[in-house]
Amino acid sequence: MTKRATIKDIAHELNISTSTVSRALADQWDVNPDTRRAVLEVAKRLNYRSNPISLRLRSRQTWTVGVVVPEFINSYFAEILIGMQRVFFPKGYNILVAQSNETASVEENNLKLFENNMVDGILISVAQDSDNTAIYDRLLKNDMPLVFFNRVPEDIRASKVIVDDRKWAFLATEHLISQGCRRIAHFAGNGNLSVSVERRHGYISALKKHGLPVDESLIIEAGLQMESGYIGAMKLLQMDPLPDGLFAVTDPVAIGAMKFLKNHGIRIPEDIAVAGFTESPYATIVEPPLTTVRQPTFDIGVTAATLLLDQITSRHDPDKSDSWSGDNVRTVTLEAHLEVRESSLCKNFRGGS
Amino acid sequence: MTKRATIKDIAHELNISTSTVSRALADQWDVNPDTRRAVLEVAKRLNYRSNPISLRLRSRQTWTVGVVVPEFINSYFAEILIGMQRVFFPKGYNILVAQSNETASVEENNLKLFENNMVDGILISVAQDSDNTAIYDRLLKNDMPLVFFNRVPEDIRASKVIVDDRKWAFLATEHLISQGCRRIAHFAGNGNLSVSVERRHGYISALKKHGLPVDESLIIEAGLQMESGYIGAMKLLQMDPLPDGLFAVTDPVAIGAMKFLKNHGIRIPEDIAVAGFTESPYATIVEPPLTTVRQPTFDIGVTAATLLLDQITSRHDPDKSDSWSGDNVRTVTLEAHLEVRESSLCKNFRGGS
DNA sequence: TTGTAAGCGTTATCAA
DNA sequence: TTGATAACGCTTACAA
Repeated sequence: MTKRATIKDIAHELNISTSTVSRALADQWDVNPDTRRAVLEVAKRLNYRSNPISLRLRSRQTWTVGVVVPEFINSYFAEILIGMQRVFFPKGYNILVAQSNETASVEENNLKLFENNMVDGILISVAQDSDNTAIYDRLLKNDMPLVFFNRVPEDIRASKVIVDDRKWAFLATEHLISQGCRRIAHFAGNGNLSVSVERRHGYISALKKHGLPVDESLIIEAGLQMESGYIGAMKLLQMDPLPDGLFAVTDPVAIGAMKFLKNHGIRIPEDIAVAGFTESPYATIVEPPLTTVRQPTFDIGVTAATLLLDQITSRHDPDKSDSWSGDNVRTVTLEAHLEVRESSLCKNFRGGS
Repeated sequence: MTKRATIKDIAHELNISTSTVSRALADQWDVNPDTRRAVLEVAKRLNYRSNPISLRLRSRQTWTVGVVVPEFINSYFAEILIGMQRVFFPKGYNILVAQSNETASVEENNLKLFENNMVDGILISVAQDSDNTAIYDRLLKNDMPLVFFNRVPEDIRASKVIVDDRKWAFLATEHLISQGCRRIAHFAGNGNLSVSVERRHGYISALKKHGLPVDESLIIEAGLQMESGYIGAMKLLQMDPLPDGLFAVTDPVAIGAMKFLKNHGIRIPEDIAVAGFTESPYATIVEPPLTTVRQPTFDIGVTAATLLLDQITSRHDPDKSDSWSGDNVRTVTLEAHLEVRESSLCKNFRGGS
């Protein structure tokens, strides 16, 4: 067998018209039960499956959504993608994934790629150095269903799925304070990024609440990946006295810092207690295990996908002709969890030892 | 703007036929330069981009390939995927990714999904407990371009991209021997999987070559992930005397074992030297850093993608009508590298300390 | 209940 | 050099 059966083949075999076959297959009301039976039987025998491409051409939908992530090496976004797949696959949607590599121009290209492919909607977590606001605006203006997740732009009126970065950064910092830390450094991410800004805010609020001075020299702005942690830790080491706590914007940054500090004889948590953000599999593997904020990655994916699906379907819904009604614009904030581990447990608070 | 421009719009605006527009856009030989210029100009003004769906319908290609991976949380397959993207995206192909979760039935569903979507080709790394040989056979018989990578079935005549698992397992084991290990345990993966079988062979060959006894009780068959390492390590601990070396089928297994052993006061590498397989970011993060075989993940992706692309294009090539000519069936073996780190360096061989 | 025909956006064939 | 027409596979008015 080389060619896949079409409705024509079925029609031909039964000497009926393709429309009848189509109706029978679609299980419509107005087709003779006998005809339907015959059609179904031939269809089965010929192993007929409808051609998705022709369906898409007709329906003027591609049944494809695009997802832009900064990267997917670090499992965080990979887990989110799995959540998205769980929503889209059963509905017959395909997912196209592109990585921005934290770069605005690549992100822009990805978005263009999706536009050219006529995806039915886009999910995006924005790149670190991105200011593609104008592009997001254009997409929205052109009625492209669009949902941001995790890394969201401040000033765009679109659906977003986030965790309360500020709150959880606050709690993580407060936890360090509760462990006796008084001079807590912060490795902040890139300044423009929502998560960086919010987490920095949370850190500062916690210090203030507990009457600790906010020392700008303790805030080191680097990036989000492990190398940034190394670099930050180098600067940390030169400080005198050494800070007694560190809250890092992400786990990789925290882990990079730990690595460097340990190599230079600094003990964790005895000399400096460390907390990160965003649970990664690494967090339990490093030594000591890393205190961190665990995010519901899978749920983030599911939620973002569901929001997008709502937008896509309501767009084809006759009631919803007014694209600027904006009823679909929602921001969903998901819960997270502070996972306390040894890296932040100061010795006088420790259990057995 | 709500609707995207079509060639009809351009044709209408210029009072010419759609065929002329099509030709002008396709940059064909037989169109008046003036006409072409006019068409191009209007196309630009209208921001015309061809409709990929209609192109696919006509060309009877979906310009989409499917990739089945066991998982993509562990960055190994994520890196391979990036390599594949690098090949396919510039050629205008989209990639659909599905995870089998190491399960044969899920893998089967993924494959069916791809078939129904009429992908132009499939790349697959088979699931741990998979015996979907019959399905692979059917796909091949139906002329579906198909390339296996990393985890390949033994008895299928299809293109494959691998590393020489046996050789590198041999070298890793030999390295442990060179470090003075004499009783080396092996955590083997699942019995059916090519990588497991090959790596076990390599391990055994190394022992034999160096005159060490092959003790079946030292070969513990578990899985490929971290939990398997835990479980294996439990069994290890009960052995008396404790083995002095461990070669694990994958890094996660090695890392799981290290974690357990360290928790139970076993020193690495002093008490037991450890080597893994397949470089993962974890390997440098654990303590001590893990000796492992580094695979060229990106290249695996690129190579597999290129092989598949060859098959796809040669299929549409008139010279190549005979599908069973099999000239396209190739097995590419890529080089790897033994990354020696502290986890396997026995104390008498160590440098500074 | 079924068939005819038009259309989704393109391109290829053939005539003009 | 250009235009009509058919075709890719399917659905859906509309007509019968």
